[in-house]
Amino acid sequence: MAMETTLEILKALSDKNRARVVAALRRFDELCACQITEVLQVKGATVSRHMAILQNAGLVESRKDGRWVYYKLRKPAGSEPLFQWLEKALAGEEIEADFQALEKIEAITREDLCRMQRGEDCCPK
Amino acid sequence: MAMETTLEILKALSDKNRARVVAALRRFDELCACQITEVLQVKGATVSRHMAILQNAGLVESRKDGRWVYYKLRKPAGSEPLFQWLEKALAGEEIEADFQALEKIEAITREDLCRMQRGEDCCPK
DNA sequence: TTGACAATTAGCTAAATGACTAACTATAAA
DNA sequence: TTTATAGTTAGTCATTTAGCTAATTGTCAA
Repeated sequence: MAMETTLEILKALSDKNRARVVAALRRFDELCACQITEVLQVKGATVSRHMAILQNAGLVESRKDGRWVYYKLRKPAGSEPLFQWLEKALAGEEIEADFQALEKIEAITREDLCRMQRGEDCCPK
Repeated sequence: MAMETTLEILKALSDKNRARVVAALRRFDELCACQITEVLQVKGATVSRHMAILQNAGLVESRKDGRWVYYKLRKPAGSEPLFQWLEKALAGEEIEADFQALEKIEAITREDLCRMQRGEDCCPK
């Protein structure tokens, strides 16, 4: 692997929000943009940019399904040791809180989640 | 390990010059500041700042010997997988060139190297 | 004890980065 | 076919970062 590729991977992982996404995708396999927006508590545009950086680094792949986009991990060859270290190294209260938040988020349908995100505080809370 | 610590490690490694230093220290065990200055071809003050960042991340330790400071790797618990991945992932022409440069640098005494660095183009070239 | 000097620290500048809002694209529903 | 909407892209701003030079610190040698 070229040095630049490696540095791109390290840069991609060295942002807190992106690291949280990677940890989340390791646990939850596949998440849509709106779910990630909900965990990170940042604007959709920000999530979009973070996901683009992870994709450019080759760490994530996306799949479009209607209006939704789903993301999952895509481990470059030989990167498993890195991910295993990362998982252990990131483990802690903060990641655990993300996981718990995601449990709740997964219990909601995409439709209701998106409704909530645009401020219609009806349905499930 | 706390998330912040992990992110500090990733940030420390995601700079090209710092990654080169880590690769060099994995191969050459111990290097002094002036030798690192010579490989990276940046000012001593810059090397000093990079080494401080690596030390704060817990990746490097230093030893003072008279006017010289020597650095070596200091692997945090459980980080061996990370270093092994990193070594493979960084391998390539650029790192190889650094290694060759370091072979030559190691063949020179510290005194002559420092003399060269302050512009006295006498002695070995 | 004074001068030389390797390394660090302080202060500066230019470039990179992450967040936001607003504009745009595409898909689905009315 | 018009409207609503999930996600992306463009543009702005504040913060961080890597490099430099200059000043400081600590150690050795005259």
